[in-house]
Amino acid sequence: MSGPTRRRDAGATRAALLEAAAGLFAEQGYERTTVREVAARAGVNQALLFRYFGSKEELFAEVLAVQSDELLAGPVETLLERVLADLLWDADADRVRQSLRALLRSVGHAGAAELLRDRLGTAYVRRLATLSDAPDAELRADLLVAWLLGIGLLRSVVGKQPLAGADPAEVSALVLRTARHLLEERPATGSGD
Amino acid sequence: MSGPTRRRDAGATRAALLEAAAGLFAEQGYERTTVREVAARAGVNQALLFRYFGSKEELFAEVLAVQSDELLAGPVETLLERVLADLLWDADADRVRQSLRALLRSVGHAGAAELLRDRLGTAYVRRLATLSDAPDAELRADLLVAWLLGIGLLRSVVGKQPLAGADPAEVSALVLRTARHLLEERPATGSGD
DNA sequence: ATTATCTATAGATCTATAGATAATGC
DNA sequence: ATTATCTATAGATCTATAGATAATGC
Repeated sequence: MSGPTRRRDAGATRAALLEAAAGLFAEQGYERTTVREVAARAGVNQALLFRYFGSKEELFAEVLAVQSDELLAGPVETLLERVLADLLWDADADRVRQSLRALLRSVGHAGAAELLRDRLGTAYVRRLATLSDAPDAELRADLLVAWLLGIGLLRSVVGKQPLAGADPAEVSALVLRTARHLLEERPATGSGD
Repeated sequence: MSGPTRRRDAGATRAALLEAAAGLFAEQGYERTTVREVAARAGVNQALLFRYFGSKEELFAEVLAVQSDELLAGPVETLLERVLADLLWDADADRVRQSLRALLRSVGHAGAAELLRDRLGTAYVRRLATLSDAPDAELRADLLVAWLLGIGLLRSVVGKQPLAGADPAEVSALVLRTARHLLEERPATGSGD
């Protein structure tokens, strides 16, 4: 529909492959997606995928590299709210959301787990931990990230009802109230400095 | 080590395949595990896998079918505590825990998602929802199951620190306090019948 | 001339099956 | 005789590459 005679354009071809890959990885995960499928959806020859990305694994890494730096850049007080919005208002063609879903869907794969462990997860946890005064603030932030991960999986990948069909605003409010409690609550015995 | 000359025993062969499969699916997920690997670990010929299970997919389904009915059978008041214990005290050779990790690791795969959506998840949510008086009790229970799912993933599959190395008792206590709040808390405006 | 694109295929899988072999139970 | 086990292989993938072709820029 876009253009019957595509001009020769390395940049455009690369971008088309990246977009097709983001969509397919989000829909099927890393393992089930084949390089031929990606090339077919991008409308380019399959050999070009290797020319521009080297391997399927590197293509995957590049898809996931679309990090949501925008979200992290905003004020930390509303970070959780913004992440939840991204998670609950369902994924359209938006690249950031697609890469998030690709991450969720492929979380069993080594590359996705590594990203979550060493980069993305850590970045969010650092920020979220500043919202808590507890000595185990980082642990609480980890638990919060785990919750976001689980919500995204159960809602978008698994499709569990009633969560999958629930009103995003309602879910968001409920999670935010509980999250505040998780971050701020202190156990009964208040000893020590 | 167990026996150099294995007797011909269909039941034992089936069981060996099932156990090997549970271990490998837990370690690598569904897609990355090959039927030859399973047969090799079980110490049996690869053709027998198909004789006794029909296909790799059916073998996977049977591994996941090891449901933790024991957990569900106990009192609902301590259900969450028991699930957390299973999740946090790390998985040994225990079959139930292995099947849980296989489920987590393969959650992107259709079979695992279906089980979680239609059977396992639903069973736990029904029970957990009885702990809440809120009109959206099932939604809250879904959110709780999402949290457990996320904790298991981030801890056991992703290996995120500090969560992965945290004291299970401490994590369990923190999650339980927050979960109680999630289930029992009501929004400020208390209108309606 | 440069380089984006395509053809053809290597080489390594992987699931699954048909049919042969051999250990058991009667 | 029955059936658990094994051999051999079909048939269908899948990732990746070498080298040919053809569209662009100078």
